[in-house]
Amino acid sequence: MSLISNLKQSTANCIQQLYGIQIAPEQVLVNATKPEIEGDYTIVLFAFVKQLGKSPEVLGNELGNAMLAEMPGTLTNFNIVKGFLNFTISNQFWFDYIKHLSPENLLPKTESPRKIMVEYSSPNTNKPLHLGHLRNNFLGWSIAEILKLQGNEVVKTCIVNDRGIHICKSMIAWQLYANGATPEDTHQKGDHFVGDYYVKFNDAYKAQVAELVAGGMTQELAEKEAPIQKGAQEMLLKWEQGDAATIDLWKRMNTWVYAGFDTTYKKIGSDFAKTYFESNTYLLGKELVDQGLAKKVFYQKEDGSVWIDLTADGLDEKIVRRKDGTSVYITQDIGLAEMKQKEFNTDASIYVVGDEQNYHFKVLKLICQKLQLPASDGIYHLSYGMVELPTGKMKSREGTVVDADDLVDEMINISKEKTESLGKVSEFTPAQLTELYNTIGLGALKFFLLRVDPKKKMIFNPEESIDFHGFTGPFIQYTHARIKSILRKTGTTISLTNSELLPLEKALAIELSNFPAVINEAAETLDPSKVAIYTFNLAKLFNTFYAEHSISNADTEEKKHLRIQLGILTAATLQKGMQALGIAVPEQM
RNA sequence: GGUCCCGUAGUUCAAUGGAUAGAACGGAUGUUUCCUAAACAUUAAAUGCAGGUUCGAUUCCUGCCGGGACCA
Repeated sequence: MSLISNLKQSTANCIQQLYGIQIAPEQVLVNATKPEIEGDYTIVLFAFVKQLGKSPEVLGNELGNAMLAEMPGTLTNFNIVKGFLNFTISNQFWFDYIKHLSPENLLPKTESPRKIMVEYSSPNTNKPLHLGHLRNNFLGWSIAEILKLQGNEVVKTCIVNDRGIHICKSMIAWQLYANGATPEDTHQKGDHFVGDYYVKFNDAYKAQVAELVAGGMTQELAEKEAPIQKGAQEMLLKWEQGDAATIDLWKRMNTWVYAGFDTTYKKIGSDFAKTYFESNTYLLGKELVDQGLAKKVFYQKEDGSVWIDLTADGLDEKIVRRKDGTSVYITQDIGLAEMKQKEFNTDASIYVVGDEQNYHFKVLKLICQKLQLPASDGIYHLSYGMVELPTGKMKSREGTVVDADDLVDEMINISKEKTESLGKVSEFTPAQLTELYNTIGLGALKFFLLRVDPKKKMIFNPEESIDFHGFTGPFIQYTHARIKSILRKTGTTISLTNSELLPLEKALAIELSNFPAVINEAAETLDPSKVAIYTFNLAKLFNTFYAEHSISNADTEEKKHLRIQLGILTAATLQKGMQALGIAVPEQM
């Protein structure tokens, strides 16, 4: 059990003993003590002052003394400032803590591991991945890593939106304008190749609409009547009827796109235990509608359409089957949820999807619960905000989309230039250099997208956002590499004997001890930014420590060994923290 | 029409209802005969507006202003 949990438990025990009042340990607020004030941890008394009818001074003294008696050897003394009870933790406690901590036991494994599915990425097959997909991919990967670090089993899946009018648009444009060209003979990545025809469709469409409007047609009608638009719709119809030529073309173009995606996924580090395709799942869920009708979860309107009434839950009425018998988007999702659950038998399922679908997922979870599908209580929506540019939203039609491949390549290039200008890795082989540039470039990008609360929309300024200093991935990678460099010189065989910790040494010990709680909190709130912030603070603290105190030239041998141990633990924690974000840390940079 | 989210230094982000609102970038000033200066230290700079609840509000409630998303 962690020290903070012990303090909470002990507080509850003491209040019970002193005043006969039951308090849940979770109710006790334990904070790190402000730097200016003596002490390490602070218990906020205000909450109990009223309940117990005691002044903060009296309560603080009685509770403080009882706690000292309850935790001898750990607590050495206390003081009270206003309603805050500040405890000082003994030197021995922290020394023992560092002594027994090792890179292997930084994180205790959960006692109740779960099997959790993380669905993320969800690309469309008509265009390449962009900045928004990167946020999605990094979030999905990171949350999977965080859950794994806790000891859970994680299954990563992907649902590909490979059917619908948008794909038909690329297909018809290719038929009209490509002259049979392929990604191979244009030396283009397949997803970009297909995406270009999506753009070509939109250009042609716009021109045709303008022409019709000039001929006297209303805008609305022109948008329906544009020949290329009608062509796309006919194509969708043919696809649904299983027309062989259409399906062939569809398969061919999808193959190109997937080859492109694979390259990108490999580069950024994304993988899936299983990929689902909407072309296979879009008919799912129909039987569930019948079951729902039988269970009276759904009801039928006079026109034959099927609905669910969610007004009692504060939502609307929602259609689940149209009057013509076709299923709607949410019906497929219910079907897919059931299918995935059957296939993997997971305890929980996390969907990494943009916040424009908040309502959709509320409805999805509610319907699954009402249908009493297994594990429907375990449906979580990791909702994330859009990535916007300083000029506003990204719009593919206006060409203001930041392409994922371009951005990744640019980041890697900048890391190359930066590394070369510093000239610290002259002995690296070309292969090692390539790997290092990738590690740093991707580290910068991933950290940038993960350091912000996922729920909030964020602004990406291509000019300013690419930074390698301060609150960035490379800063932490650098700190790790520097520690490793020192450890290579000092060696890591040590024997620890008792010594008095200096303030910065103690501060490091305290910060290291917070790691498991940070991982748990990130997992509970589905928020990797907590890990990013923690990892940054730890790195910063170590750098301050490093600037103040020498490791190899410590005053005494026992100090040196203690600091080597602190270095080992800090490096290992930084490595694990970055791993939780899907970021590698180099041994040298 | 209805539901939901967001407004914090010049900029990008923090702050389970707790002490003097933290960082980073950018600005100003310093630090390298010594373990990696992609670093460290010092410094100026912010809670949209008006009420309310509370010992205490960036946080909770109400209204307004401004930005965004979704449902029909």
